[in-house]
Amino acid sequence: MPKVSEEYKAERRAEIAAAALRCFARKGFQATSMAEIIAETGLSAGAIYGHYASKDDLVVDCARYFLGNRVNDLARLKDQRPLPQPGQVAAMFIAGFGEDLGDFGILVQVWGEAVSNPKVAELIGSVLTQTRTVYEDYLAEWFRAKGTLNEQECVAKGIAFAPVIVSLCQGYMVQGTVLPDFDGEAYLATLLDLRFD
Amino acid sequence: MPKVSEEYKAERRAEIAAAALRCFARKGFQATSMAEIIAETGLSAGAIYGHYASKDDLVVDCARYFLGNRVNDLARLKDQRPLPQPGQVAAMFIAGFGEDLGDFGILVQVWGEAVSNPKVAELIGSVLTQTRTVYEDYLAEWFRAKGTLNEQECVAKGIAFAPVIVSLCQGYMVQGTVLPDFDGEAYLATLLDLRFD
DNA sequence: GTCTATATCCAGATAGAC
DNA sequence: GTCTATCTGGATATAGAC
Repeated sequence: MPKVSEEYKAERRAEIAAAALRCFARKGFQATSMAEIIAETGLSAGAIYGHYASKDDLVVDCARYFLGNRVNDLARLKDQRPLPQPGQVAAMFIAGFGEDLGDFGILVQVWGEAVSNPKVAELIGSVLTQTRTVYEDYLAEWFRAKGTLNEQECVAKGIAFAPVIVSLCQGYMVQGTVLPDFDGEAYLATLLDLRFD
Repeated sequence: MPKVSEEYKAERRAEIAAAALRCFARKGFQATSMAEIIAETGLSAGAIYGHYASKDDLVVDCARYFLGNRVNDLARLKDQRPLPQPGQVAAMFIAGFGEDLGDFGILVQVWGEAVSNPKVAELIGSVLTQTRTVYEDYLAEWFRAKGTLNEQECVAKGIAFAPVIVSLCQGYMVQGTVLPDFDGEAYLATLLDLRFD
């Protein structure tokens, strides 16, 4: 019976979260005021607080939203044939984020926010661990395809190199955000020249 | 004539900045209030504002302080013999930061802060560009030592790979901050297995 | 559910005595 | 230069009408 109402609520929450995310992407979580979010939605304070109990709730929900998409993207990678190079995997991950968010500032800010906000920290930790696990699986597969290592070595190397791939993505995002003259294309091309062995 | 006074002022500023840095490292720039900094110094509001015109000034000064040390460290690297491996260079950079700050949370937060604070952005941009330049010089030297490339190729490869080394450092810091189970030792060991060619 | 109006709090910053 | 006391603004969040 409360079916329509549930749908409506979910829609409104998504609407509010989307507007908030636009604000956060522009100015960061902490520097964005509820007043700005309210203006961006076109709604009123009362309406917002009817759906979110606090600004903190909104922050966490926004972070969850755009991080979730990434994990879904990645899960598909492992089954692609031919198996892409490690450098290509990183490039795809970065491209997915870029399309979703426009730029990487928001993600860089989320990492910073995690330092002082336990809820965000937990969320990021979970997502990053999932991401790393996907990379571990992919890399094991990649080493198997090379055919020069035994099964145990493939798995071990996957575990060892996964955080390095994560770094290559994170570094792109930090430098792309902070350095005005960062050359993303050249960076991605260089990744293809890296040898994991 | 105002000599003692100048020294005293500089000392006090450093004292205040050090206390502020401790606070920022714990809670982040934005989440730290002036009241906390005041408490940490043991001084009073009036005393602080006698030396810093605003919280923002204090933030920028703190960031400048700990970023500056890193650039100095790096400048020495290029002249070391035998020339360390790229992976070792990254490890040294990371170790230097760790000794100076205890952990990397503060740096991760600075990157986030740069998104919304132009003064911090400029500072980080400058430091990161200097860092990258040092890496470029070092890498050119490294490729020369291998003896398989001509001069032009050495320089070009240095420019191409420098941002990758930067990423390897940044990724360590992000993951070390955000992932409770991040294995820094294993990560650094893996870097030694990366081949740049 | 949503609005307007407002309560409440705490931040950064200052004034003026010493 | 440093203190205490305080101002002022803007932040989050709520109350109550519709």
